[in-house]
Amino acid sequence: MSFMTDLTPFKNHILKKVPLTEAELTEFMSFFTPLRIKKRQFVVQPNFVAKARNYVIHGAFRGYVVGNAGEEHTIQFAIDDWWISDYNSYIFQQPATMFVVAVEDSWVMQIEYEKEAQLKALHHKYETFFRITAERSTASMQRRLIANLTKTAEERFDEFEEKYHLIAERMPQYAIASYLGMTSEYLSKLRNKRLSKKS
Amino acid sequence: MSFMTDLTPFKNHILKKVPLTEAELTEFMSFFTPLRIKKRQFVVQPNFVAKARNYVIHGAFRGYVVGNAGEEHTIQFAIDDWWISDYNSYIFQQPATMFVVAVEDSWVMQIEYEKEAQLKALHHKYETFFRITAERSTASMQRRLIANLTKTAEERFDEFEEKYHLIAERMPQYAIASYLGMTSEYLSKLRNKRLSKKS
DNA sequence: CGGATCGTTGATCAACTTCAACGGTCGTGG
DNA sequence: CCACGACCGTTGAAGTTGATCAACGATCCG
Repeated sequence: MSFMTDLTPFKNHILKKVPLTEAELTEFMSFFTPLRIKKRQFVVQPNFVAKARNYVIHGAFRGYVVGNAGEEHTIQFAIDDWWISDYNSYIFQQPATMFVVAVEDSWVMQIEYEKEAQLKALHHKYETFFRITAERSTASMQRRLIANLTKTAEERFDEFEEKYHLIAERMPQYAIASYLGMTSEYLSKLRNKRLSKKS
Repeated sequence: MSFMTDLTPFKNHILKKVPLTEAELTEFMSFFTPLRIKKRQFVVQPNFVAKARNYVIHGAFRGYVVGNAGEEHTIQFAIDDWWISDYNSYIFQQPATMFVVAVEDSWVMQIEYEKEAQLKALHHKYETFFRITAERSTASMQRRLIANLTKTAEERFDEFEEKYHLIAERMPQYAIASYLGMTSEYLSKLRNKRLSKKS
């Protein structure tokens, strides 16, 4: 059983961002709840406030919004060692617009908004951890925004396969297509074109 | 002269996020340099590290990247009371991909990376300020990403005019078009269609 | 006054979508 | 354990959104 919730990756994830003593690390982690999420289970749903932020120990998640015509648009993926939630909902504690669903049976470390607030207040270094987390997520969103604005569907697809093949392998194609802002039919055609080129 | 660098909006901006005493506020602000930036002057350029983050006292800025074919893609706007920089460059202190240019003669409060690091270390509350800033900018990027993925060019245009008409009034149309991910010709046609509809 | 810059307009074009149909696979209930 | 249905990826034909190209007029600024 213990191998399913091996917390060393989580510890390393924290220590990479901010140097904590053993005691501090223990205290920090005590604010999180390890949680098993089964495939197809939702951790965030539209119109409900995202009460928690989730660090994926292992497993896979997908965050998406549903458009007027019922189409899904993937906003975030998360696999082992990534965070996921509806940040706009979580940060402002307002109703979510996103679904976040487990794509595989997963384990997460979950922290609730109130707990996180306490944690941030408790120690300057704990606050620093969340500051760094937020800064990096701003930077990565900026990179994605730039990619979406400057590249064609085909270029985005190539870039994604190259950078995130670990994710590509674990997610359905329609999810990747909607993440890249195209239909799954078109992605399928691109992929096919690619295969024939790769002599 | 003093009216040109009236700092009360900046003070309020800080106090809205984190409660500081008069003395703390003074200390906090002492890490910033008020700077006059003339129209068409650049504060960030590709291949140079974005050394600073800029709070706009008054004026207007535009951040954009240049694509392979020479097209400009606007990533950020900033007018009075907004922050601007190339965050991916600034946060990681790596070469920028963006230009950030003054669209009007402007005044900014500028803080350099090293100074900001000192400030964050100096006091828990100062760190909190930057944490909140980063969190909100993550949330707003998420909202923009969702808008780009879920809405048509026309819907994005409508939404922009409604939410950011203050910006729309001060920026050239081609900048807005590229922010919304369309050509300026197409934006012009949308705008025209709109005028004839508004019986 | 003259040149550069910006927005506009129309004609043509390409990227990507939509719709429809099909085959494979997976998981679930009988 | 089999059979059925749901879901997923694929393929092709036709349709649309938005891009490209080119030309023009207005405005601003030096």
